[in-house]
Amino acid sequence: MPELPEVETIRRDLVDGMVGKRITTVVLDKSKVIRGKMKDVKKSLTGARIRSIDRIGKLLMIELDHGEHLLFHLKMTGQLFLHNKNGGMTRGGHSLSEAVDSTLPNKYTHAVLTIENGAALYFNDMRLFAFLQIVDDAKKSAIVATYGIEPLTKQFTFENFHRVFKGRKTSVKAVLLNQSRIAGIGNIYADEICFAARVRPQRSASTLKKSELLALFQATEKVIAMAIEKRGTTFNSYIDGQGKKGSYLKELKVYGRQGEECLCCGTPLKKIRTAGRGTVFCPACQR
DNA sequence: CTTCTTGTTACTGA
DNA sequence: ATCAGTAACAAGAA
Repeated sequence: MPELPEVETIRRDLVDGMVGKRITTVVLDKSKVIRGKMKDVKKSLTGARIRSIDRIGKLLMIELDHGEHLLFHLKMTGQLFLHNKNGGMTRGGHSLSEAVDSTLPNKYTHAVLTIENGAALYFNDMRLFAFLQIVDDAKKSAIVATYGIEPLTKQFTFENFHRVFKGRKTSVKAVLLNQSRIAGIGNIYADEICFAARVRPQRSASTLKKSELLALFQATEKVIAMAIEKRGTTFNSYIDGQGKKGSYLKELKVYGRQGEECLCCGTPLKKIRTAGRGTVFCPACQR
């Protein structure tokens, strides 16, 4: 499940090989992951030069030199994978055989963009929830405006974090997952952040003391920074822009560990359903 | 076979 | 009007 750290890892991988380059050829399939008319998407992309690659929350935004933007949302199982014409990785010297999926395109490949340096960007998705879309500048700004505070920007202050939780009766977890309040957190990191802050995810946001809110704020920064450093969490299908797994899986303290002992106190971790999602926490450490 | 998995949104009800 | 909870989407794993 690509969340902020995973999409940011991919973004950085793509920046290396794509910014300033021209898209030479575009191959699309007819699946619903390609939003809009295939002809229009092709026309917009073919020959366009990539000006920059940005991200808001889990949305990747590629700015093209004619003013339009190519958006990618990977949802649960989407993958973006850039490899060069020699079949190797874009950097790091890893051979293709070390990649999670070494045969591309495969049956889940829905788009291939060839870049002028010979590299090719593969857009894969097993479940067809992901999408690719071309938007103009106004539409892009409107979409960005729907997102809440972004953890990797200077707007991510304790004051703004506090404002997002203040007076809210819903659960802490629901606030963390709400993209219009805080951008980029998904189910894995929501549980990890709550554990790091020693706060129960099902607590009503309005009952948090200031000290607990501060712990949650600091845990959010810390968990996300460490997850980016480890190039994300590969639990199921996530791979980075080089086709490799992220190593934050080894750092997970609660997600997927229900029934196992808490690494802090040894109490068996509990699993409940909160905000419509599976939620794992330590009943002793988290209050 | 059933159940579970998740990011987002449409829908429902308060 | 606002807010919160939930079903639905898809496809695979267990």
